[in-house]
Amino acid sequence: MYRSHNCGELRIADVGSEVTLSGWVQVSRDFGGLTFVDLRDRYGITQLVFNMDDNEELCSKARTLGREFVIKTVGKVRERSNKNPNRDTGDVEIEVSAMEILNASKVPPFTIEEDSDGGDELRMQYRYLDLRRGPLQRNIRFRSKLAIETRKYMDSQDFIEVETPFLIKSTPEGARDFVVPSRLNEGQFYALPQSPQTFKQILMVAGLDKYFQIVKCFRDEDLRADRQPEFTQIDCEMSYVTRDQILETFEGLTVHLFKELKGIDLGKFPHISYDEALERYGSDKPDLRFDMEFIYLNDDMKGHGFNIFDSAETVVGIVAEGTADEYSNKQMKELTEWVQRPQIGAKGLVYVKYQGDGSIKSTVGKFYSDDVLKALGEKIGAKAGDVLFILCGEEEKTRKQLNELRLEMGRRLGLMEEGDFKPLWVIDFPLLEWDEESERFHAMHHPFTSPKKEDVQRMLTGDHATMKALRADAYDLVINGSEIGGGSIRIHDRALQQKNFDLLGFTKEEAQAQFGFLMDAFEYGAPPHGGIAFGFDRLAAVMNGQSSIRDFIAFPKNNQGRDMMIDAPSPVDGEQLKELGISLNE
RNA sequence: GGUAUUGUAGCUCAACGGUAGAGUGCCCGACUGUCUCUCGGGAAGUUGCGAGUUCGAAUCUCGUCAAUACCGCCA
Repeated sequence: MYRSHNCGELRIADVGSEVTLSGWVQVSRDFGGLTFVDLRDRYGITQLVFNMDDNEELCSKARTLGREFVIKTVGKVRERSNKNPNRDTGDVEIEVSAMEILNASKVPPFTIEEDSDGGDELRMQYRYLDLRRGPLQRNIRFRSKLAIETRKYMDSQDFIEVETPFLIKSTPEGARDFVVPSRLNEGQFYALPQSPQTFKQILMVAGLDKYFQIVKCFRDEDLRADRQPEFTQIDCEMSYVTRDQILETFEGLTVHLFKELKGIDLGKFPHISYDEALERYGSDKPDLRFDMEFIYLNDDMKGHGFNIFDSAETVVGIVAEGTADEYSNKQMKELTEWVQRPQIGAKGLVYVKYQGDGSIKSTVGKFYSDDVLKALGEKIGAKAGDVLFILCGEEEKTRKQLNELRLEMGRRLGLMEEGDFKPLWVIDFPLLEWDEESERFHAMHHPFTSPKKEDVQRMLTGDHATMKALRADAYDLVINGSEIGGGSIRIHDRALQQKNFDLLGFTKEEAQAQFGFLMDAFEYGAPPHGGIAFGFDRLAAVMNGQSSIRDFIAFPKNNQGRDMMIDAPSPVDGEQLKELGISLNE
């Protein structure tokens, strides 16, 4: 037997009992005649004591232990004379009577502690050591519980979990596919699914009514802190539902998960239309943890001889509270340079400081009298000590830029509080997006998304401008400015689906070759249906206030899509290529 | 594909164009109540790689490789 107890469970009530513990040596403290060893496993840390007076041979052996040695010990639990209140097991220690070294360890390249001294690259390479650390253990455990609670809830709502295939067909729309050569069908390729989209719709045609799956998806695109080439989704589809029923169901899931895992009651989620989100926050995934809503200033700022504003399509600002006296000219200059970075791309930043002493300082004071600016301040509710930041230019771009500034000010002013969660539904997305470069429409969500009922007729008959204005029954769940999931009511009618493919630039033949099976299925009594998918990794990260999903994935890829531990991808054997009928370009 | 930052001891970092250092870890020794043990000693470096400028380069220039963040991309 390796253990009677784990390293996290012994308490004062266990004093006197004989126990067997196994685990890793976290650290040892050697006093010559007395040696302490902290023994660690997934559950916690328990202190072992070895004493020269009691057992010289054993104590000498304990002094040879190095970090991360795996040992088994037998001993008696006793109360400590000096207790450690920082540790659950801190009231007791083990007076060891026997010890066996199960496996020695090389000195690890970084410390295996709460805050490791290792860099990202090193930690990825030795992922098995990094995963021994408390924070990673807690993240992976959190993820496990998140999956279990998801299944519990979906089961309680009568959903059926169905596995869909990973070896499917490549399609040119959307993200790049990971491609897998077929040996039995030389010259042909499978693709790994970007999502189980078409299969879950087929399951609706098949009458499963409510489907879900916690499933890996694959996209061969560039990575980010919150984007991995393989990631996990909570994927769902329902039949005979309206949009609001879907939102209700998955609001229920989200509320359940936050309650069970965080003990937080999220309350009712607000609904904001896509148009409104862009107008008020300049983003289709606004962070509602703080206000700082956009204030449109065309009427107030134009016509005062300031040409830059006068010639701009949109003049729009935000009020940052309590920054007027705090922000020096130097900081204002720094902030201006920040918005002028190529990633943001604003031409400049205009500010109006409503200073604490009642005076006003502005970069455009030449064009606007203090009275005008004071009246403006009153109108928009700027108090003494606040700063009005203004950007101007073409509306869509300016909104995006101001969104970046709003988020940055939120960060700088500490308005994104840890443990604060602000969910919302963004609804009524456009159906189509015009791509200037390729001069064609793209599906905003995906090509199976249905236009809103009232837009169906216009879609079948309308002109270009009408098409641009079509709304879809598509929706996103956003929490703290992070897109957690999205979905839509789908098309379940062959003709409408065909029309949508037409609009997206598919020829009839292409549409038939790629999605014929789905449209064929629609002709055999496809029920109205819709669904949603949540980014599982991202949800786990956001629920823990983190922006990177990597530490919630046991074995993530680095920026270049490499697994640093197994060193993949890698070349394959020439024989393997030959068998697949593949030759490489030099 | 682009922009930015970074690359120095096992690890985290410092070093004005002029002898490469600190903390921590590691090794040896001392120590009977530590839990960030303490004390003494020691080992440890092709400054990512390659050129160039210079009397002299970790430092400046160019190239290259790698990591990270962001933009493009992600239906």
